[in-house]
Amino acid sequence: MLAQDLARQRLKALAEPIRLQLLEALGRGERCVCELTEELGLAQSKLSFHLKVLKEAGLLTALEDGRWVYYRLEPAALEDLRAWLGELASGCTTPATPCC
Amino acid sequence: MLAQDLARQRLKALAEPIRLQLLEALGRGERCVCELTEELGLAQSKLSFHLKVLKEAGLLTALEDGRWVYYRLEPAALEDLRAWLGELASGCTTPATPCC
DNA sequence: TTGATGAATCAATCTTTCTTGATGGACGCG
DNA sequence: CGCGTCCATCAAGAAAGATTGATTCATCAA
Repeated sequence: MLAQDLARQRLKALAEPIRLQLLEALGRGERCVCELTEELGLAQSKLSFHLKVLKEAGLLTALEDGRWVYYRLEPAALEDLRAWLGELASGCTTPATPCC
Repeated sequence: MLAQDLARQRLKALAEPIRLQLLEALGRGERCVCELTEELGLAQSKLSFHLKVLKEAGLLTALEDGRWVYYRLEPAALEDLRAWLGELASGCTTPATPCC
């Protein structure tokens, strides 16, 4: 099972509009940074920052090809997160309990 | 389908150690705030803050009973989020593409 | 070798989120 | 009533995260 810290890191990485856009763009196929800056209209430095966050969360991998760096999605990471959420939910039986 | 903003709000709400602990505690059953402060050893004000975040994300609901307020989990909210993640992942076909 | 381009990193700043302690409202008990 | 308890909210400060512009490094082309 996904460690809780890693799951949290992924949740946090996803909880950001720009990074979600990035995932969606990369979901349509691998891309290099220069394409992404155009596609999303972002400053290169800002983009690099968010790509790093996603990469460190394991949601993306980078492929260097000469001068270019291609980023691609790691769909398994999303699936792991989904599975982890499922575990979390299944622990939630919510029986009524007395109090105080 | 879950709106993206709401999904993001839930992701952000979950991406926090204390709030995750809260979910787990409430997964073991409905509880009032005073129980939670004891169970997690948190200041009441801090707890209130995080409960509010979770409630606003739709992950919890509050039931007031006289002087006490009981919080309970909304398992459907977790399920919705899981489904949303599934959609996100399914959009990710990741074909190779030429570049630049 | 020189110059240009793609990308990462850094420092400074700004913004958002968390924490803490104090205050205030609602409820119920004596 | 008047007081104590449960909880939410608020204001101020701390911490974490995001943005910006500048710099650096590597690569490729001329």
